[in-house]
Amino acid sequence: MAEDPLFELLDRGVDTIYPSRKALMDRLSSGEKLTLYLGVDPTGALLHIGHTVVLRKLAHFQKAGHKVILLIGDFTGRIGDPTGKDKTRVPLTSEQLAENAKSYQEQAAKILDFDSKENPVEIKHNADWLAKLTFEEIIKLAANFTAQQMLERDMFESRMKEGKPISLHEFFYPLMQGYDSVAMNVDLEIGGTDQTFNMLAGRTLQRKINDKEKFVITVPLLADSNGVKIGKTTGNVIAISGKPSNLYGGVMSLGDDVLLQTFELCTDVAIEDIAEMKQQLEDGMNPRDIKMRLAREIVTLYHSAEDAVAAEEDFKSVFADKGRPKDIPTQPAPTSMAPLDVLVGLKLAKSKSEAKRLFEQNGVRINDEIVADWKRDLSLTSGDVIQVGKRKFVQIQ
RNA sequence: GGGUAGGUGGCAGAGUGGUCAAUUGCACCUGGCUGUAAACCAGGCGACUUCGGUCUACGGGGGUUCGAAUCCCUCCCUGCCCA
Repeated sequence: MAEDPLFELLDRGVDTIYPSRKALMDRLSSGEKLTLYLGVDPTGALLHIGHTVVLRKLAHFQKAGHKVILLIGDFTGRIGDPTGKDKTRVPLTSEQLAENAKSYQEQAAKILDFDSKENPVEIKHNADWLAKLTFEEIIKLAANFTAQQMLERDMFESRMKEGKPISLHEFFYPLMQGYDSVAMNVDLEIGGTDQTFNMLAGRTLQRKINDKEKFVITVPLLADSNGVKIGKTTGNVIAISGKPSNLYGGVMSLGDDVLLQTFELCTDVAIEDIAEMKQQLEDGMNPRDIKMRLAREIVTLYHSAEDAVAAEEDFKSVFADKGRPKDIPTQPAPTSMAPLDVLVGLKLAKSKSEAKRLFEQNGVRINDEIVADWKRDLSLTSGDVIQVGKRKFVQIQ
């Protein structure tokens, strides 16, 4: 029981600890405060609940008194994306980078404490040291690894097998990321399991250059039963910022099979409670009810308990009673009353063709009445509510 | 440097002169069902349209043909084998 506080730190939401759990445990037990970091790409994307897993882990370390660094990977952003196979991503300008970093910090502030007096999270930028390396220094860094080691990385391995191209510069990403550890002289790095290789490269460099042990903690990626990552690439983004009702609904749209995992990774609900829920599920409880609790917990975390209650009420009225949410966004009446123009004008459809389809598929309601005729002009007046699908509402101003 | 195989819709991956706006899977959208935005089932999924059609699309450019994603030339990009 003596290691209970360490359980949350070292076991909950942790995939693997390198070199071993015990080694890190011993180090922490000594009472030593470690310096640790997370590297993020300043891509300007919205933080979604997948991101929160690792941020929460950082927050736990911060609370335990360890020094946390949030590293903005602005150097990476400057030279563009390594694996962008199709679109050659335009390198971001320094203004965009700064803006994205700021936006990231604002969102992350819901989890990490940047303003703490005694132990704030520090922000660093890796361009500060990476941009200064000379070609000679880079070659010396590269000499720490062999081509075979690089190719061992599963991503490279599979692409080799599939005959897909691997650009030479992709080998430099582990080097760059690894050098971050050296430049900041950290004791520990935390990241998703997809970052294992890069983080371990940092371990190697830290040992060779600074003669220092660097621990690595990987956290699991939130994934559904098919192993599909929950994240922006798969389209199922659940942004933590934005409206509470969207966050609530987003959580409700998670598959039943990731319920317990999400509880463990994304909430503070006690492990015992989660075990109990598992039992309840096995006993035939409707997963929906447990998912509602999950949604409440998460909305409370990033908004407030009141927001969670309100979001739940909205959810119930929209989906259970097929009613309307409380606050419907209003828009001025469109200039054209032709049905297709109305939907496009109110941004409820991307094109007239799409709008037409929505009408034909009975997806459009005006004041709760299905409207399928897209040829006859509508007569909208102030206060009318147009609904597309189940969850898109607009009220005429 | 030589040889060879390829580049198709958000992704994966068929198609190899007309019936191709292009099979299929994933993602996405709509409907049904379930007091879940889960699961499952059905439909849809380039744009415009006076709903008859019209236009733009299969790496870029040019050509052959009544007609090309499909054939030819050329340029760009990639895999594999050899050196």
